[in-house]
Amino acid sequence: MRSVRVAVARPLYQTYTYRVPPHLDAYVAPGSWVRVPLGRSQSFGYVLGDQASDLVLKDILEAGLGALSQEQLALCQWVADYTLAPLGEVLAVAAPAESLKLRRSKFTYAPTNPSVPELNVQQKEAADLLWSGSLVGVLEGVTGSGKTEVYAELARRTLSEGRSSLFLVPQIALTPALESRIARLVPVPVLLWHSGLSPSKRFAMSQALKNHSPVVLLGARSAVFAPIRDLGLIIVDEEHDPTYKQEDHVRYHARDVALVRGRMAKARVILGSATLSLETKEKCAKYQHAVLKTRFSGGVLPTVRLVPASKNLSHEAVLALRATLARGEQSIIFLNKRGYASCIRCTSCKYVCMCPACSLSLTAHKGGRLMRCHVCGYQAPSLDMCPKCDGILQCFGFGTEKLDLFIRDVLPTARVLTLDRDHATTVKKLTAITDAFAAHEADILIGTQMVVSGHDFANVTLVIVVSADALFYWPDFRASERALQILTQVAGRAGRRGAGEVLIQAEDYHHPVLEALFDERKRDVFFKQERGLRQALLYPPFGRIIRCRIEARTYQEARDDAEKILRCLQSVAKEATILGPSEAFLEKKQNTHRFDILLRGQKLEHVHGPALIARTYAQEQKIALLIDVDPYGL
DNA sequence: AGCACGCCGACT
DNA sequence: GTCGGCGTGCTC
Repeated sequence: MRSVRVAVARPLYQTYTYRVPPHLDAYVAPGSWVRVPLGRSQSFGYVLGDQASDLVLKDILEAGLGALSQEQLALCQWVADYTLAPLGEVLAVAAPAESLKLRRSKFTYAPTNPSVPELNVQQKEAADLLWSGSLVGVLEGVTGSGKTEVYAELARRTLSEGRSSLFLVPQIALTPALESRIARLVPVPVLLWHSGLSPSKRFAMSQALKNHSPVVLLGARSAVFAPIRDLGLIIVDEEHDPTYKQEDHVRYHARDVALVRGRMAKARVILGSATLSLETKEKCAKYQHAVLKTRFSGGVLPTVRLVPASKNLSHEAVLALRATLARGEQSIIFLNKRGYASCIRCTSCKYVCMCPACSLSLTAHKGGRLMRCHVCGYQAPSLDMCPKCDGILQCFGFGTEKLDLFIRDVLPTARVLTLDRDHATTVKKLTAITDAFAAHEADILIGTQMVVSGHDFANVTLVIVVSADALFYWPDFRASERALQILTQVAGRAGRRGAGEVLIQAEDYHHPVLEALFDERKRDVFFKQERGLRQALLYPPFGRIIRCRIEARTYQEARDDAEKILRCLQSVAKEATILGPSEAFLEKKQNTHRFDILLRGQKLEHVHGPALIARTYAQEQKIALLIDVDPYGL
């Protein structure tokens, strides 16, 4: 009887062989999905190909053709090899079980009629440049320069060749307006692909993608695996955005997967951003590189002004808000801390209320009556007095909630909205807030990271950054680069149709990031220095890093396990440098203690090999080891 | 990851 | 006596 090799959707680093019962013979081929017995239970899996075996084999229970195309299989194999994740789990990202079962599908698919706007000269030149030559291109365009129109032009050209386009954005929920914006620019329906899709919708859409062509698909990072036939173009918008990196399970970077998929499908890949990552900057020389220097709809880049840091809003900031309000214009205040106050501290012994499950201080909410952990979600009513010395507890620091109260106090006539994870709990609520602000139903929008990118509020002429310093001191070699990206993006929300002003409160006036923000020449210096630093330290894109994270229930156990992994790595890593073990950034997270060991090398194979051996060793020793190739947040 | 087995403590 | 805590072993 025929037998096949199956990758099961479980964290198992091997494939299994199953018999194909005669009645399923027609349904089993490479790329089929299967339901198979595994141990004492069953599992979902994917057929890789025929495989002979001497073992006593179990039978496949159920099967269906075409869960994955040849191209998807090859792409997932690459991702599994690169990220050191189990193949079956990667395949489950590309073709989740829920999307494969046959359902009654209702899916309307009708061509639309776009009224294509005329591109301006620089957009036309960019599109022409990106369309010619090498299949990989970089579109560098200042905020509001109209990159979307260039993307749409490339999508139209791709469609005229009869091929589909894939449009990746960092977070689909944050860009609800983008779909209709693109829909107006391309002559086919824009399909939305995201994790919130119901199984039946997802199935229907998969069918549409497999059967019809061409389309434009818009989605977040996992859409890079979508079953698109005849893919001719992949756009990675805001390519610098760290949300493209999946931080759990299969730790892939959608931008890197997009480049590989493009190569496999002979599709054009365009990386676009106003603030290119250093990784992409470095590759610009060998890609097509187009630049959009001026704003699209008559806007000029805003003037930026530094003001001294203040506990909350400086006098200058309040004056600027008042003036903007008086002119009937809108303001955005960026404060990267939600809740009321950042911590609750004893006034006499300085004890800080901590999360019982994480090594993190609790954030005050609800006017200080509630304390909440932003990592695990633990919450409790605030204590009345210090548990250590019975002293008086006091809120410290400034969150969006307290800022809202402050503004209501100093600008009583201003209408204020807040956009953070506490207010925008669902896509509906988020859209309600952004729509209301866009319709000028409020004068001031207080926001965290969520306001940073994508939004186009025409009437905003003032942007205030409450604390630039808060962005500088993250324990990550990308922290400076990231700070400059955030500040540039946030500043880009101002004056999209006319003049605008950005007011940045900072303590460290001469921080290189701030100098780079103001002065194009100093920006070049900044990037040269960052580049030099990474080159010297062998950080990406000049070297390769793998993070080995060891987890255990107690501190001591995590430490001991890390020591064992260290010894294992020392015995095998000949051409890599080993750093650590050291406590992870959040040493304790949800009652799990974590230690990190970094592998650093010139080439991928220098770090891949040792990591692979450590993975096997950890499995034997029953050590919980999480491997992250090209990690973020070091 | 699931799931069952097996070995210890505290309950009707 | 046994219910159930979670350590451990295995999955064609």
